[in-house]
Amino acid sequence: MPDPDMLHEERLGLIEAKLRNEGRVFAAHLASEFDVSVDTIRRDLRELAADGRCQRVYGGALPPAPRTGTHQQRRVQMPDRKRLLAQAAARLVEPGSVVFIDAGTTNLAIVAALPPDTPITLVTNAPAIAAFALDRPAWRLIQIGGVVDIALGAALGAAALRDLAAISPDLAFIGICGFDVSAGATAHSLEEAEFKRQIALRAREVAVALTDDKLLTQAPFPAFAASACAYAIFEATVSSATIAAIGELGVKTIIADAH
Amino acid sequence: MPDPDMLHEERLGLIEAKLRNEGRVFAAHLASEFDVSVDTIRRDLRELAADGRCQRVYGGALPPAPRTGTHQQRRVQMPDRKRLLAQAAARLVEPGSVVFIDAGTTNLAIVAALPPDTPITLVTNAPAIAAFALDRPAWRLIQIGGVVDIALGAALGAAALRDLAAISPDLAFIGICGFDVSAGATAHSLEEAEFKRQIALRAREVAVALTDDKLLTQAPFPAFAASACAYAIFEATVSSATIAAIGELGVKTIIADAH
DNA sequence: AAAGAACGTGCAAGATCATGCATGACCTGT
DNA sequence: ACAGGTCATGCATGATCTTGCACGTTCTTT
Repeated sequence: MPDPDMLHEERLGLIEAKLRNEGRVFAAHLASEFDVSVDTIRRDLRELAADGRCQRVYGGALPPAPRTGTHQQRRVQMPDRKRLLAQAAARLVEPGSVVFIDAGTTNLAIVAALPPDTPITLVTNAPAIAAFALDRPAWRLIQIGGVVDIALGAALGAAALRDLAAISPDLAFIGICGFDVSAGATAHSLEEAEFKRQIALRAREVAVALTDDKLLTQAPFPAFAASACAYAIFEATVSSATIAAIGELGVKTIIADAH
Repeated sequence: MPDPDMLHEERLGLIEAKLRNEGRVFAAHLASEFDVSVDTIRRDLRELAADGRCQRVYGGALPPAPRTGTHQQRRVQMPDRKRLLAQAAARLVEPGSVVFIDAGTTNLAIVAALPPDTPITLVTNAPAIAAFALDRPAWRLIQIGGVVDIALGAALGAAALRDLAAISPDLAFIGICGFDVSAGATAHSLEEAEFKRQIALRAREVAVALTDDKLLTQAPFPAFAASACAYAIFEATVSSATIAAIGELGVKTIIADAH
């Protein structure tokens, strides 16, 4: 459908939005969609790139290159398998629900995979997750305050627990350091374990996310019983023995590559 | 339908409403709709843009850009002048002190200019600022929780005020929407003003940061008396009249380019 | 290595813009 | 009532912007 009436800046904004939603744009496709010449689209993309609003490539454009800081770096160059896993995990989230998301690279991939325009209420104690949500005007964002463990990238401690007490999420993605067949999900520190235990108690459903296949971990602090979680998300390939063991713990769904 | 009798302000309001409803307006369409010349419409749009009620673009206007989107800070390169200004502001921070930093592009530049290896305790209600601090292992980070205003990029409201009550910073960098010679520093919303007022009360010293030279602003909610702040930081060039006026308010130090 | 697609640049036409000036309506103080 | 000032508006003018087309260059693919 041709659009003879469109403001220049408006088109720039639409291109940027399309770029955000689809992850890439083609110059030729944009030209036919907006009913302008390819030259105009090229100029638009050049202008956006000059403002840092996109990254110009041969044939079209990509989302803006990540800032040099370490914490937002993994957005563009995410392995396909990890992205697919995150998309599967993101499908657990229903529109309009209240979702808690913990710190961690797996959780960051999950929040990146959530549909940007469907309204949800995101609750998090991780600044990196919260900063990510700032690009999503359709979401509500509730931040858990407190002293932030820099290494962990998450607020913990008494203040965080107090903030948490006001929240009852529909679904909580909790990053864990490992599974222990007897103790359940485990963490590396007492404060971390206590926080995860509280959020698991308050959430209607719990999904745990691990980077590796660590069923028999040595992390010393049990956070909550493994049977409390409905979903387990493994970033790495897991053995069928692990899947069987987790299944016996009462976990409903396991999202992972099995081999 | 020709409208021979229409007040100027009335037309402005109608244009603004149409802009809200349709997301864009064309100068030519407005001219025929209100039966005035395109020049008049252009003047109207210019006036609206000057008040921040719309964003003027070639051919018409768009809704006002989200206020000081901190997260839209995708511009990789920071203007030299802005960087120098931020460095000057960062020198206000003493090693080991507790520093509150508000949301805003100016504040983001300031936190980026802080020496990465000198230990400080950073307190913030802005996820973008907090995410930045994650790259600084030498710092302590305390996050203020609460419901985050996405457009503003900062946690506000009751929960944020409660978290704030536990903190007494040595120095607070507070982003403000404008100065008013009688009311002091001002903000765009009541919640925003209340938060800034509280942090200004609790801090030993206050530094306010503005993007523009807006001494006589129309932002309706006074946050705190201008004399309460020891430092004023202007991202843009300010007139010597502004500097003189602020000096009379009792502000100790003014960091800006004067002309 | 060659073909084709994509790219950047220069150029011209048309639209849009800022500015200055003139006109008429309205307000204000004598 | 009258004179002077203020304001919104319309028109003219020259500058600026956007867009499509042409041409030569660069990149990708076969």
